Amino acid sequence: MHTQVIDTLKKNQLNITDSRKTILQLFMQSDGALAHMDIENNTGDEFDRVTIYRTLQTFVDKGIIHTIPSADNAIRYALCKDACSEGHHHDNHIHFMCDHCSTTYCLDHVEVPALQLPGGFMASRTDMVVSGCCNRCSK
Amino acid sequence: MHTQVIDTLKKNQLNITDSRKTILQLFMQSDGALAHMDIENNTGDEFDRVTIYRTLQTFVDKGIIHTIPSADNAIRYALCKDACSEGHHHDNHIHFMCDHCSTTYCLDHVEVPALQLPGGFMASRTDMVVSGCCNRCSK
DNA sequence: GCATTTTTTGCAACCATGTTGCAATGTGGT
DNA sequence: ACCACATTGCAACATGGTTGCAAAAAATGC
Repeated sequence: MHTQVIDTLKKNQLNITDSRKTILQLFMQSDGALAHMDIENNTGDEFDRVTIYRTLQTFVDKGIIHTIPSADNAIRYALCKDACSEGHHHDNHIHFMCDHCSTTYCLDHVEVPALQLPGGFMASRTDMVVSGCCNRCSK
Repeated sequence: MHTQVIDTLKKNQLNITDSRKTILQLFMQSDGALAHMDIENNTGDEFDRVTIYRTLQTFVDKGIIHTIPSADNAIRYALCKDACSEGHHHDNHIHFMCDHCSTTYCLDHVEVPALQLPGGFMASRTDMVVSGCCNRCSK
């Protein structure tokens, strides 16, 4: 598991630093998406707030994680699939945010349906966020 | 046009105040969605920042406007269709945000496709935001 | 029209999220 | 071990949004 973290960083030509190792590991251990706060809570005061923001931004730039918009005004991040690379995301799956436990899931197997947009509109990115009750909370 | 503002406020059992009249009129004149900033810019310092936030919240609660999530960390608002009422939104249309001019459109005629969610997941709300180049900017 | 009750506003203060500049420190390559 | 460069931490700032409370403005009753 630990080697996978190093591998991913090297594959993306990133220097190996404590914060990148720790934060990337957090993503690999988590099944859902993480907001900045989740990371800060999980690392204590090991890293500065700013370092976390910059590390997340670096990962997004490299295509390691992608952002998930939300109505509650806090950007969440989740690991990209292998198909993503620098400057080119392929995260056309939908996201699910649970109203009860606030966990955000990437529903990798639910494809975003194709849309017929009005004339003149050209889509470059589609975000689909479904909220409701997740499979753990509905039991 | 002005009577329509008053009508809408009365229909929702809201007192008629300057801020509500002015802000609601702004929405009716605008074709796209408005963020808090847009409203503040359009009203100068006629109203306090807090008043605008509270007026927007009131309108959302009454089902007059609905929120649009976005990745840039600023909630946008747009007029609801007639079908919306207090505590019960029917805004299952798609939103389009232009990368160039930042205008946010409600594409009322593009329905959100039905989804097949994994077992145990129950959707209560679906937000679909497409970004790209709008029909004005693509000319 | 005036007094009373209820709503709404404005102000100040606060919190959360995110960014920028710069000096100090750590990392990779030789 | 050294050097060049990348990264971190700190302070400060910017924006988006909320809360408590007193003052002002509506609606209500008379």
